[in-house]
Amino acid sequence: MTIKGKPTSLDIAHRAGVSQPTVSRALRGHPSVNPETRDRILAIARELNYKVDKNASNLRRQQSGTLALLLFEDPTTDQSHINPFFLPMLGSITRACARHGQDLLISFQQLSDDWHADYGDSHKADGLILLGYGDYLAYQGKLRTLVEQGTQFVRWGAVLPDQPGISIGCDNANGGALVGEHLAGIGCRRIAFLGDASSRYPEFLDRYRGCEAALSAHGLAMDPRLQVDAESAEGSGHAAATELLRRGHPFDAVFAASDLIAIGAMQAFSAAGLRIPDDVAVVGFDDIPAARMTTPALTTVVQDTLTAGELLVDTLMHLVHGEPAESLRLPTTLVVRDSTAKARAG
Amino acid sequence: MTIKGKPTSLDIAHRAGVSQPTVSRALRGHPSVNPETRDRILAIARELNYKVDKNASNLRRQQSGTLALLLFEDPTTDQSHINPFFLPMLGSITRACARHGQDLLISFQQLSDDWHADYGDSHKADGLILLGYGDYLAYQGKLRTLVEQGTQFVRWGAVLPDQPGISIGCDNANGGALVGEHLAGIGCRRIAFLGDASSRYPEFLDRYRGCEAALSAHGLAMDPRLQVDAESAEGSGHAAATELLRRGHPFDAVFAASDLIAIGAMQAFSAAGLRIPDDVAVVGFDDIPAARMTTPALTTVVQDTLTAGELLVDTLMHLVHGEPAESLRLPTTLVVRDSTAKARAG
DNA sequence: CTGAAAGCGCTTACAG
DNA sequence: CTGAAAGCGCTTACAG
Repeated sequence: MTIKGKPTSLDIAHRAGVSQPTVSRALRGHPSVNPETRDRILAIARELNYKVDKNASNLRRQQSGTLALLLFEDPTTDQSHINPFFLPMLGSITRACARHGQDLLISFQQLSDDWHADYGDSHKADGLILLGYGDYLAYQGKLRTLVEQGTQFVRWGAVLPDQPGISIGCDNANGGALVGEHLAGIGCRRIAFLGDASSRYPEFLDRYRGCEAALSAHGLAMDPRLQVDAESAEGSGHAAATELLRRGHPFDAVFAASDLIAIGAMQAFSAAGLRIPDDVAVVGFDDIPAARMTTPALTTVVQDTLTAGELLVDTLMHLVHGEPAESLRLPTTLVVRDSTAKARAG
Repeated sequence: MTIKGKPTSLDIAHRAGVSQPTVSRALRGHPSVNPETRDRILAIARELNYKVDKNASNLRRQQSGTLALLLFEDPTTDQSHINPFFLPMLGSITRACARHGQDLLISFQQLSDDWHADYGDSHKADGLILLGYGDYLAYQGKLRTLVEQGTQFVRWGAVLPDQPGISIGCDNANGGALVGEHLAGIGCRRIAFLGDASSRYPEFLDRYRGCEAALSAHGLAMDPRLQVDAESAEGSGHAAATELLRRGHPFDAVFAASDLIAIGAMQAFSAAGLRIPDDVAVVGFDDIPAARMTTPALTTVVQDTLTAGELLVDTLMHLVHGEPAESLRLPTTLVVRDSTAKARAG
């Protein structure tokens, strides 16, 4: 009996009176092992609290049994301000990994870091899940490198034509359309957009265009003078709203590209003496927990983060196993709260 | 030249015209390697984009270079409602791990799961970080098992005498005292406590006792009839506040054991027609982002989650390296907002 | 300063 | 159904 250290398959083999490979087979449920032998081995393994050494197993099998989650932090915020939107997704990703028998490595990264060549090459992970906002143009090049290296990955974000790799995202255009419909329906006519609606932020751009399309069905249009760039952060939303006010063009509603932007904007509007929703209706995107807490509570677009997490992992596992997989858009829904509770005029 | 597959140290050795062990030494910066040889090897490694195979390295060195973070979910909430309090801590933990050259495995667990015997034994992680609330009495037994197994771990939570293992926590008693001081100072006399102030929730108990001690210095006392059990969740806070109102004993302030409890309670009070802070002052604990968003904004106790994350990792690394380490309490501060903005009467 | 040798604990053909 | 053998890619004494 080995006194010190973890038991190995050889320890079990000695006790069971079989060879070490037989122990390995029994433990992995190989069908060729005699049922009685197998039961004896399993009993001993349980008794010794034996666990297969992952490093040895992975080395031999040339795989890791591990996925890596890379969460990109907004480089503009110095503190660790991960968008709370990702928290439930994180939960469903970890659960999905457990279901697939995969371990999950996690790492917070700056988009500028040299993250793209690390996990795959060192055999630490079989596949990558990429989460987080950031300038897509900067992102894209690294995604291409990943594809060239043969690294398996899935990304949360906009589903775009000709994009490198596979991504899962919500149907941003439809989400934007829901917002446009709603705002037009309550009689809003001049709708401002707070968010960088360019190809640097394809998700925001899709939301913008979706809203635009819905408005045009009502004979309305987005006014470029009412669009102010913003990244997904409260401070950025506050600044954008302030800029919008400074411009002096009239508006009766604001579609913020994310809840964090909306929250910052609401603070700026309140400070400026504007009443929400009477002077300006406000809509966000994401339905983070704080959206319920604001005064008034924020109307916003809900993304199914729980399904999203599962889908990210399921899709990545397909890729890892060499099976076909494709990008996917998840449906969105609008949740109407008091920030757009105007008397219906349209 | 190997066409397919990742390059190995042997590939580099061939190209550099040295033996494979020399490559290994050069890569790890072993001082005995000739500087010119080393530079040549490093250049080739970079060129081939070589990364040490973690599985092989870990197997040989009998360690993993990995820490595991176990986040306990509240079993009472069916969804993935991780307390947002832990998000910034998660960020600082991942950064601290990166600084120590450790990978971080993450897993969301039920306290009831059989988590305690998995990571160490399978060599997946050298040490464990345990986060999350839960019934300490149930927890304690598993911690003891961990200690018996020789598993290295640190826990975020109350620092208790005779506890199994090491924990890092905030100074809950002092945090409670700050609340007691403040409430007494603004003239509150009957202070309710929402939270399970028992040895099942030692953090809450410490907060309760700290508040009690501060009050007694003002000739005041906590009234057991004004204490209602609650776990750290909005729904639980709402229910506790409702129960408090049902009891019918007068109170002029509520100390909620966490912000989530406070937020739920505020909703219940507002629904019941109570004005905050005029009819009842409310204080929380944690300073989650939503605490700023409530109306009125919530006075609460700030824990230094960023330092906490670093300390958890630093302490665990000491343990992993066989160095001495000890439990630690971090200072707390009170941030006063409008939920206690009464005209000063005391 | 460098190389030959051993071995970490598994898994997987290959025989029998 | 089972065992002997090889080998995954490293690191680390041990010689020289």
